[in-house]
Amino acid sequence: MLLDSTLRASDHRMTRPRRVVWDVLNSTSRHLSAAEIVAAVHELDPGINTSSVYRTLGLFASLDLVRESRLTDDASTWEVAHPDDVIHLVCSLCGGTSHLSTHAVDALRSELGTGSDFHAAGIDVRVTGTCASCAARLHD
Amino acid sequence: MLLDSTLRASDHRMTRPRRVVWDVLNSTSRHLSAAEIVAAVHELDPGINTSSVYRTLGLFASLDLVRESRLTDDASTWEVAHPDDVIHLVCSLCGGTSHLSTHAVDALRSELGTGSDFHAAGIDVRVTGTCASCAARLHD
DNA sequence: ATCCCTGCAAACTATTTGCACGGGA
DNA sequence: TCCCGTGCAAATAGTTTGCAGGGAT
Repeated sequence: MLLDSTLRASDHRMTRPRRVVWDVLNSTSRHLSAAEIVAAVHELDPGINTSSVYRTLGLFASLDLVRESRLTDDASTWEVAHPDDVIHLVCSLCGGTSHLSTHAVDALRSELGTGSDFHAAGIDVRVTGTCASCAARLHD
Repeated sequence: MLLDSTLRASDHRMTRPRRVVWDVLNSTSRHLSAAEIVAAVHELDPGINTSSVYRTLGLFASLDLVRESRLTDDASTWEVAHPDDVIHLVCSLCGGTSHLSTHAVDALRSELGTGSDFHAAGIDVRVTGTCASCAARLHD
């Protein structure tokens, strides 16, 4: 629905690749790599081409439907756009990513607002470290 | 000097590529892409190979001498490691990057410390937006 | 009927790796 | 002397692009 209306509003057509990629992205709250998205897309429709997935992700990003992150040294990951500022917690052991909202981001935003040197649009916080389950595993 | 002692301490040899890459990185406070580093290195010594530059950057990063950032959609950028947490301000118009330290990062760090779900090691903040000079140019 | 979007394949860019030689300790 | 680090060239991974036909509006 959101997809349909957003596409219409921006003079884009609703097509099968776009529908399927959208469904895949909305089927999880995880960050997905392009390769994972392609795999999941192929499970639903093996006929959809990899380059269409990339083009679709690019389009969705330009429409602010999804958000691209380069959290690790590897490939980009994608997730359905989250309206609020969000902190990414990236575990260096398992590679898992989770979200966190704190008012530290709001605090930062207002600190930035006081200076006139830079107009902030988006704030992206990545915290690297170890998640609880990996930490627990280390203690065994 | 820092380079020399750090290499020694970690059982690595001081070589020409390492010296030259180090000099290049220390000749600026900007973020440099691998390509820029290679170009600057070649100006000092055209015989140094690109792969040696990559290997050197990887080594320096593992020794915490330099810091790799993936601030844009393009290639990684590198800078001499900064001891404190730092916020990157990335202008989406000119691509320029500047630094900023605020206590918002400290605030975030303590907020994270209160929860036990995640142990934070590094905090990386990227703010996208428009820098003062690009904003000024837009008003002409 | 129009022309946007797609599948396909090839191109491209940034980065990594295998190997044999040479220089630093 | 020993073997780590290098230059070289080829390989790799992720992503992008040109093109001609098919489908959405």
